[in-house]
Amino acid sequence: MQKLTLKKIAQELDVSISTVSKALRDSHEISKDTREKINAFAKLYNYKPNNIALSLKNRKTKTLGVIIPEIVHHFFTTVISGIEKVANERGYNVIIGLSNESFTKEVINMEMLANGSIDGFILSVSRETQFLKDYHHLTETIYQGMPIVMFDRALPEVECDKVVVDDVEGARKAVLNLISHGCQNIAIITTKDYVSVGMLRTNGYLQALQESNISMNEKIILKLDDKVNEVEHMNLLEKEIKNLLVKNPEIDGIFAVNEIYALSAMKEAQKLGKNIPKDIKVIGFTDGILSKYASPGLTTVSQHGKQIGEKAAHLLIDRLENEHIDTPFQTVVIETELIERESTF
Amino acid sequence: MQKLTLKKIAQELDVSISTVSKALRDSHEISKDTREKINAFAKLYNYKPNNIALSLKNRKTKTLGVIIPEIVHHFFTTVISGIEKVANERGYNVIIGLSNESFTKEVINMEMLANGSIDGFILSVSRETQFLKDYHHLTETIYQGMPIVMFDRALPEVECDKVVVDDVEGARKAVLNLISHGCQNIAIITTKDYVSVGMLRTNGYLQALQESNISMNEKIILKLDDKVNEVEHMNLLEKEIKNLLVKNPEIDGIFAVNEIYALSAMKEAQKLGKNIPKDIKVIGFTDGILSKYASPGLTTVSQHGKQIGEKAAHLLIDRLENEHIDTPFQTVVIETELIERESTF
DNA sequence: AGGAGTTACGCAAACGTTTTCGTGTTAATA
DNA sequence: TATTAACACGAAAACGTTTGCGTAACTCCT
Repeated sequence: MQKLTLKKIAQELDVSISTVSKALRDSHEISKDTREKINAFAKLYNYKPNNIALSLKNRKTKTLGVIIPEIVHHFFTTVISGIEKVANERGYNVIIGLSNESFTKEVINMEMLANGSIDGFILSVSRETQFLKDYHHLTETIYQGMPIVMFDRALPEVECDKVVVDDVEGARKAVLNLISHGCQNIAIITTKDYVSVGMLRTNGYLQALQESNISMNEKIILKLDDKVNEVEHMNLLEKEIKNLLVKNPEIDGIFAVNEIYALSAMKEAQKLGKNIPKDIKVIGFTDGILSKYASPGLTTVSQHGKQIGEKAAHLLIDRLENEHIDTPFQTVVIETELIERESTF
Repeated sequence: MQKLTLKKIAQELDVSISTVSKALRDSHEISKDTREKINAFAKLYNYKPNNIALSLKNRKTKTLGVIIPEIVHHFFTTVISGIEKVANERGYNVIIGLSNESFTKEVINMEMLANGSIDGFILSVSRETQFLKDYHHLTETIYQGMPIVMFDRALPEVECDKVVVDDVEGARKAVLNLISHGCQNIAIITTKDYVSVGMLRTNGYLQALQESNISMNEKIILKLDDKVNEVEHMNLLEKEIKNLLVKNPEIDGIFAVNEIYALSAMKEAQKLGKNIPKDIKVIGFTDGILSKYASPGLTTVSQHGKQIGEKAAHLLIDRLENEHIDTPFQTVVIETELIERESTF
């Protein structure tokens, strides 16, 4: 019934705890007889060493802490599946904390985990953290010797390993694609600039326009506030987009920095009687489920979330297992890929 | 730099470890002077007790293990967000293991966690486990004194707390809704019967037909094999559905047991020139993101995943924190809700 | 037979806590 | 002044491991 321990085995077999431990680790210090007896007993009653005790002894938990802003989000979910895959392959567990885009929750979550529960962090900072620009919890964690790998929303101010996508380039390629399909009045639906990836993608958009000699038109650049993402303001998003489309009927292409924006744009455009892709072509960012099952299927810039997670986990575990060597911090860029579906041709 | 421990504080302040421990817990055994001195020092250098040591001492980790078949799945993701919410509120962490619908991975994952890493499990069994009907890993875990709460895919054979939705009733309501909208030839797209929730939903479908005096038509009952869910067989799903629709042009309503099936059905129907909802009305199961953003919006049976997660976490923690009392096992049924969108009217 | 070497095991410390109990010092009481 | 009570603190055990070291009992050699 109760979990078997070395002590209980020792009592049962009338030997010392150390003998049991050594026997189970097949030490030559122990006679073949005793070794076999102990091993048989342990196997019979399915002895498994206690992880907590091992963690305490080794000062390693073999557990990675993952902090993400939201789990109900396909991108983060694919990243986690990548992390979990390599973590498992390399003998680690994954413990997950959600910040819900809140700075305070991010800090609390990290503090809960940093006191021995995990060996290192993989994280994507919350929107609020980016907004407040308060990174002391990150720098302090690193200072205390706990490695961090940041992904997606990486902060240049924090020195650590990072795995990012080339947001600028991904956006640029997307917009160039729209242009190559003949779009001349390409709107962008993006976030306010303090969201790092939003800004980067906006930059890519601007770059593409510039190198194609299309002058930018401020009226068709829609920078949305955070609150449109909250459930209570669901239709705010739709209103803003509708407004954009109605006031600027010349729009023939839309680049949206995420799936939701892109889908909403398609839906609003369709409501206004526009045909996609004939009248308006749309490209989104993040190859989630939504894009695949939208009608028409949405052309998107895939970020390869699973790859990001895998790489992040490898970076972290590599660093954990080579603590003596101090490798310089790396920033790995995962290539984006344009996945073309019916929304553009 | 290195983490502060009681021992280091003790050395620094020239008192014993026990004194430090007691002072930090504001024991009256320690003089006010010493207490204040120690507390000030601890605060200054931001002392936090080591979780692992506490876990070992208390034989409690304050961590819940969650095992799910897939994380890239909106339903499970909402459940996790519910679990995480109440876990955090009640001072617990959440460690996640993915079975990828594999029996072996489920077993390995549970074994990794069961040896001290967590206090209890919340899990939804893998498809393969249901198929093999091998539950020894579950019963053994329970036998060893570690509580389990099963959700969604619950097994009658295993005695533990459960949180489920009333799949039969949810499906029945959905199909009745179709009928009330005038559908007479309602197809169902479901899974093979060994998937428990698939079968239950199929039963609900049959019930609704029967009580409406509509005779069932085997030709429009499509039971899909697992492999259609795998990426390699992506278009297999579509082919099967197309086949169904072409061979049975009288179909005027479709009930699908999950979002993907429903979306694919809509897409195929549309390709065949059918208008949704005019020619064919569609209802899915699981209120995920897909349903909301589909065009037309998909009417679905919402399972309230977040509530499921919250309830499961409460059940588990309640049991953990009342170990002396032995409460009988409960099966909590979360009500489903029909969310009507454009695919039905 | 006496010394050296081998074999097979146990003791104890360590990881970082909490907590019970023991004890030396001081203050209060008879 | 001698006894007791209160106070303030430390020693040690416990949670379950691993591991360096000590040592009793043999075996072997000369």
